[in-house]
Amino acid sequence: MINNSKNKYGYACINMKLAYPQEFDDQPKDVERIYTGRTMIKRIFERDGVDRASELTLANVKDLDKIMDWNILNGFDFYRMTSGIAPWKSEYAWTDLKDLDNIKVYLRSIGVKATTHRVRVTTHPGPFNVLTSPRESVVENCIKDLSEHGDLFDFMGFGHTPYNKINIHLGGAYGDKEAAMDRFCKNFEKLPSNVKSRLTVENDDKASMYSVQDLYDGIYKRIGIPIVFDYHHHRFCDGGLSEREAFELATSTWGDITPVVHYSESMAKEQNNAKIKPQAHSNLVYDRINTYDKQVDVMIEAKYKELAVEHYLHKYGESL
DNA sequence: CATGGTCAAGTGGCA
DNA sequence: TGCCACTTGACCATG
Repeated sequence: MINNSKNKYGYACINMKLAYPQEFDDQPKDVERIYTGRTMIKRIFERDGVDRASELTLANVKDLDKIMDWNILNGFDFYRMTSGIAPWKSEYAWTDLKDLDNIKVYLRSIGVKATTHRVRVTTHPGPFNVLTSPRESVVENCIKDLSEHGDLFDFMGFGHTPYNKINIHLGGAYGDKEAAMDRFCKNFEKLPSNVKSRLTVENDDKASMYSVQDLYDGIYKRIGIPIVFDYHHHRFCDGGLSEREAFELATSTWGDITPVVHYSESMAKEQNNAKIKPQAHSNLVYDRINTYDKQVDVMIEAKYKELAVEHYLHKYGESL
């Protein structure tokens, strides 16, 4: 399975059979769900406080450890972990968690397993991370959220490179992409080094937003962080480039690190239902992914998660 | 115990 | 103006 000359194929956050075992006939009955998305709504956080957050975080990292074991056992060598491991982390410090020692033991163990078995682990913090914002408070919140991810990867013992990437979108254009990208680059300098060294940016799926060409000219040329190419998004925002041109431009920004690309297909097409938004992701993917003879790691963004990767590899694996 | 309504944050797009 | 989508559905109160 370990072959550095081959592309890796990964899935994001949820392992379907571990998270929803009752949905599958071949899974044991009466087993606990294994998932890493435990959280709470604001009211409960205000009622139960940081101790509850600590318990949820511990439960999440315990299950992340089980998912990592599953990945290793099943030959999955590329995985995006959830950005919600530690609920409400923006509201407290790591040292406020009563279970921090235990949590760190699990994270370190997960990281050692990942490194030993060459499972590439990445993360993709959410749409509230807007480094282009003209509002100082928004940028501050973004720095807090990204710092959490940098700390987590440090706890896991990962290096300071985009091999373990922290990937975000630019998040806003405000009718002036140039000015917004200028703010992004200035705010980038405010990030801690454990984030700066791992941060990547991804092309958007709206024509008014950021294409690969925009990111290359406005971000990569100035601060040198790599671009994640998303095939599906490119269809809605091509910046004047063909798929091959955008793929090659984005993957040229990674230096010695194997680039990551994101692949998904349209739910509207899969379900043959024009009412579904074309941007929505399909359950499985069906087309051959063209990686243009370049070694890349492909994150398959499909609703059926690891099952979609298995389906793809079963369909095309022999010719990869 | 199942189900449905609701849920922190930012932004843009659509009905 | 209000809802949806996006990284990921999950939580919680009601019946």
